[in-house]
Amino acid sequence: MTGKSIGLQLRRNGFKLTPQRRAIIDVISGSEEHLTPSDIYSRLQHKYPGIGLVTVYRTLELLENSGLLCEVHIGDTCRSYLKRKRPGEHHHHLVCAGCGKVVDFVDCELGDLENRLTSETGFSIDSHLLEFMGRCASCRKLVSK
Amino acid sequence: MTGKSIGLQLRRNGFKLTPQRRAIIDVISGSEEHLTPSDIYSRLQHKYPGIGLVTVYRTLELLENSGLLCEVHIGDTCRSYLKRKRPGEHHHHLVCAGCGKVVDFVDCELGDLENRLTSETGFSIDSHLLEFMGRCASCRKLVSK
DNA sequence: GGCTCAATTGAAAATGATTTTCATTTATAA
DNA sequence: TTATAAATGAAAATCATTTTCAATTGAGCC
Repeated sequence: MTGKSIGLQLRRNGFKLTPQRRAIIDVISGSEEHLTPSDIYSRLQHKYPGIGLVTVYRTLELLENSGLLCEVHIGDTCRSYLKRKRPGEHHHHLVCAGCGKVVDFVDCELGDLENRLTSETGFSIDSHLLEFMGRCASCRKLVSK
Repeated sequence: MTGKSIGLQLRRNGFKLTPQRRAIIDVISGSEEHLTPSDIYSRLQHKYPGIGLVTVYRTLELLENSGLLCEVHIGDTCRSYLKRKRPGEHHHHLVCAGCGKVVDFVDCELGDLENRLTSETGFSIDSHLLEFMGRCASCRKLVSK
């Protein structure tokens, strides 16, 4: 999903497309890494200084509620976001512990397991969270040097 | 893992087994649900008042570092803990969105997927996070009434 | 049982992240 | 261009977590 299409989608949902929101969307969609609110805030300082951290929080909340962002669950923080490459599609992440780069993939092959758990436990299952952690090719090279 | 064995393990690792730690371990191992630091703190108020929230944080850190607790990744918080039923063993959780109850399971059948991702992306994979979310049998009854 | 000492505790203060408030500004539709 | 509701930024408020430090205590030793 490009920055432009995220912006259009926002507007389609009845929200204003302000320069601040454009800037925040630019930062997110220009990065392969997952970013926390303060990551985004500090990247904004270069190109679009003056935007408040509050606005970053508010915009992230808005984008998340509109389903235009993915959360990444890694390490300590529960608040690291990523552009959604596959809007609406069920998918998962493979995250590099070195640089934060995220690759995503679609088929998680968990249907059988889900069925088994349902029948064994009596739970109804609504969703799952699956993320792989590792090191990307370039970070592996760095380590081995 | 019982509360008693958690305590013994702590002592084996050279830490003191104080009444506060006992109380915190009791609360955690007496619960089927995952608990945040303040959940634990408020449950302590009944039976063992006077224990400070700081001590809860410190004890949780200690238990986590000793591998005696599991983290649960659900909803907003990154800080919800659970007794470790299977010490040391690789396992995953099935969490009830209604009551917070957690069931765990061992075989996640992700080996093939992991191999495929490794060869397709050039990443080396170190670990994964897999959790299922749903509703347990009793919470399902509540909803349907 | 008392003694010693490092580990542990609790209260308060410090820090850091996030949210709320509110007066001002601005994107958008008419 | 104008009107208006939505959005912004600064400051304050809130909430979670960590640090500091003086007082207490568990555990090994006599």
